[in-house]
Parts: sequence; structure tokens; C-alpha cells
Amino acid sequence: MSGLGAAIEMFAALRKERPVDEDVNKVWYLRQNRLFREATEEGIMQHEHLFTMCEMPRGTLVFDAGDSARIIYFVKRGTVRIVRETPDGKDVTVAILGAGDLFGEESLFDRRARTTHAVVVDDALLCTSRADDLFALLSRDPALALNVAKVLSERLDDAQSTMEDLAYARVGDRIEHLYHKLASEHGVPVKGGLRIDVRLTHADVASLVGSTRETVSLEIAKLVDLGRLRLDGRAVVVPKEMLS
Amino acid sequence: MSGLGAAIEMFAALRKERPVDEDVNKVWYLRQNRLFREATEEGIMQHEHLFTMCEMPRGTLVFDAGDSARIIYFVKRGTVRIVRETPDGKDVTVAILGAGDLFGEESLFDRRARTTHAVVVDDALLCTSRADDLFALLSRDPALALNVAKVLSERLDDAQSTMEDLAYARVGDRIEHLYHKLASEHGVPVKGGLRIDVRLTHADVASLVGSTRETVSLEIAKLVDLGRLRLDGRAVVVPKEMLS
DNA sequence: TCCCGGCTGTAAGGTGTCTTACGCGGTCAC
DNA sequence: GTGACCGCGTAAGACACCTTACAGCCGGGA
Repeated sequence: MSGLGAAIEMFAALRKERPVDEDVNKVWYLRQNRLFREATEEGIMQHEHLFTMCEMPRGTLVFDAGDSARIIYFVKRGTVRIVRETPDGKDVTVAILGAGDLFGEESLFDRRARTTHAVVVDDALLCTSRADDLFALLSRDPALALNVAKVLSERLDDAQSTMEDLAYARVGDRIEHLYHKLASEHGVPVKGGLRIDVRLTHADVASLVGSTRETVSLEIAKLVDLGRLRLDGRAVVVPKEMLS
Repeated sequence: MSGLGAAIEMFAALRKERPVDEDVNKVWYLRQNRLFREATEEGIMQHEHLFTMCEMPRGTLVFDAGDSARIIYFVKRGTVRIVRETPDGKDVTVAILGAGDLFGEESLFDRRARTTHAVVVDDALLCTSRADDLFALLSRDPALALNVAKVLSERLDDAQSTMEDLAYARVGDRIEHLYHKLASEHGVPVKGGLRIDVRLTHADVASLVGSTRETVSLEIAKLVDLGRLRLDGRAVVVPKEMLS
């Protein structure tokens, strides 16, 4: 994958929209993105060396809490989990990210070591950039900087909605909300609903809804009984009559 | 708080002309905001007409969930609470903001009605700007746009830390963490610690830590017993030996 | 001054969920 | 194949916290 491809993917990531067919969409992104509307081919070329692509299999630790490497990541393909660890060693997953998302953006503004770690959930293709390089690029282009702000604003809204759930909803409802959100972001249409192919174990789900592996097993079984979720092999399906 | 009250307050916020001495201070106030931290005096002067100051007493509903007015707010003085409401009517306070913070920034990127409401906790002086005006300003100044991103990034980190607490910490610990955070952000030094002058009722605290008024009363009493908090009249004091 | 409404303290009972414990089936490496 | 490991299902007991209920307090307005 060329650096140019990487750069294009990065701006695609900032727009938070997902390609259906990659080859067609490279051109599509060029036309859509404000930056590239006025930019010459050479202008794009100038920045291609700032980006690197890399492939990572399920389970890879992208970065660890405490790391001080200042790198920003863009998800091109696959899924990544952002995790905090509580003082007594429990994991809290604060975000599940897919194609089009970016992460590690704290290091754009903050020199402190990371407070989270990031793990690959489904085999991923990532694009990376050094914080200083990206910062310089953003400093020259307000539209891009605003895109970053927009992405963060959406993530904040997401986090607040999760806080609401954690504060007052029961575990069963939290799990259902989680799967509805995953369905809308990562669901693939199957007959009768949306299948979630993100490979989350019950322990992973527990870390997302603030519960334990055992209660998650129990509550999922209850939800399936009630017809609010279905199982398709190992994957969870949200019935379409449940999608508001 | 009634919807009518909300509308009246919004209207007042847009219309009210402040006394001349406030206008003179406007630039000074703007300068205190994180957004304009590195901006030049002239730069602020140029855009000063985009902003309006307005005073709001404790209890004022700054904006309500469902409002579609696209306005961004800057806190010059006082304290403001950002609140979401759960389907069954419970309040979840997702942020407590003080001097230098901004809020309502969703409307910069998003045309949907607000999902939160904002209430004045301590008599506040706010500065308002129409979303479109501010957006135009940010589009011309990458440094300002990056400041917005930075503020959002910090708020996100904050939200994630709260999620961690809500997920696995006991109510007592959550309250203690809350007061430590408030102390570091809004605390005024008194002998033996930091006093928190933000006027939060136990019900308010409950909405911050995802609990009930009664358990908050109980747990605060326990914390005071253990010497982990002190009371100074109605205010809470965090003993300095508790500040890590 | 007195009343009223909002804030706080306290306690009994109920329950959602965590903890602990164990067994079972799949999958992968050897 | 066969063991080791991981992910899953289930169940009894404990407990943190919510619910419900009521009473005292303080401050502000009539």
C-alpha cells in the first residue's frame, strides 16, 4: 500500500464514512474531501511520507497504557478496542472502533503517557502517523482540524450515552443497547436482522457494560429467550423488529 | 424547570445588552477562555462583535434537551451542569463546567436538537456565540479549531475516567473521586485542605455518580467519619493529606 | 412570625448483581 | 489423538445498593 493510499485513507477516516468498494472510493474521497477539492495531485504527494500502513492480527496490542510514543492511528479495516484498567485490575472498554475511526489522538495535544491500551479485535489494517507531523498538517488546514473536532464531538456524545446507561440501566438493558449500537455501526444485513461480526467474547462484553462474564452469559440467554436477540453460530443478530 | 422558562432564558441570553463596563471586559474575558489561549489581542478584538455576554442566576435553564437553537456558550464566571435524562426520568450529570470552559459545541457540527440540558449551579456570567459565526471563525484559524479539538479531547478523557468509575467502583469511592476532581478544578485553599464552593445538593451528587439521594447522604457521612472528607458549613473540604 | 418547600438524616426490607465454584464443549498445538 | 486452554453455562450464597417511608432542619416569602 502506497503512502498516497495511506493519506487518502486518513482523510476518509476523518470523514467517518465507510467505503463500500475501496478502489472506487479512493476517487470518491478525493472529490468529496474539502482539502482535496482544491489540492493538486502534487500537494497530496507532499504528505504521503507522513503515513504508514500496517496489518495487525486479532489480539495484537497496538499500544499499551504507559507508552509515550506519540502516534495517531486510523482504522482502515477490522476492529479495535480501547481499554482502561481499574486500580484492581478490571478492564473497562471505553470504545469499539471500526473502519473510518481514528484513535490515539490524545497524543496530538498531550505529552503524557497513554492512560489506555488498544487491542485488535478483528484482524485490522491500520494507518499510522506521528503526532507532530499530523499536528503540523492540521495547523495548516482548519477544515481538517475541524474534522478532528467533529469526530471527537461524536465520540464524546457516545461516551455520555454510555455513562447514562452505566449510571442507571440494568445489565440486561445495557447489553441490549450495546448490541443495538454495534448493529448500527458494524452490522451486516442478514435475513430478519443485522448480524454483528465483531468477535467479542462474553468477557469482552462484560468490560463494555461494566459487569462480569457470568452475568453477561446469563443476561444474554435471557435476551435470546425473550426474542430480543438471536444467535447465528457464534455471532449475535439483532432482529430487525427490534431496531427502532 | 418549564419549557417556557427555557425559552425566556434563551431569549434573554440572545438579547440582553450588558452595561458598558462589561463590554470593555469582554475581550479580557474571552482571553481567559481556553479557546483563545494563544490568540492575539487584536485577533480577539476583530471578532468581539460575534459574542454576547449574559448573566444567569442559579437554577437558570441555559438550554433544554430538544432545543434547536444553535448557540455555543463560554463560561466566564460561575458553574454550569450538563445533564442528560434517562427514559425513566432520572438525571445524569455528564459534566460540571467552570470559568474557561465551553459547552453546547455539538451544534457546531450537528444540526440535530440537543440531547442534554444545561443548568446554572452557581450564578454565572456566560458568553454566547451563534454556531455559524463561530464555525466561520474556526474555519479561518486552525489554531482555534485545534483548541476546540483539544478541549474536546480533554472532556473525552474525563468522560472515560467517569465511565471507569461507574463501571466498577463502589458509590463511596465514586463520591470521593468526584470531590477530588472538583477540588482540583474548583477548590479554594483553606487551612488543612481545599474547599469546594460549588453548590451541589446530595441529589446533584447522586446524578453525578449514578446513585440515589439517600445513599449519597449515607456515604458522605461515612466518608466524613473516616476523615476522608470534612464539612465546612454547607461546603465540602477535601483534607490536604487526601490529595495524592 | 409562621408557614412552606427544599434539603438532609435514618432505617427496614427487597433485589439485582457480584462472588465463588464447578462442569462441559470446542479448538489448537503437539 | 490427546492434553491444555479458552470460552461458555449454571447455581448457591453474600452483599451493596435501591426502594420506600418518615421525621427534623433550615431558609425564604407572605
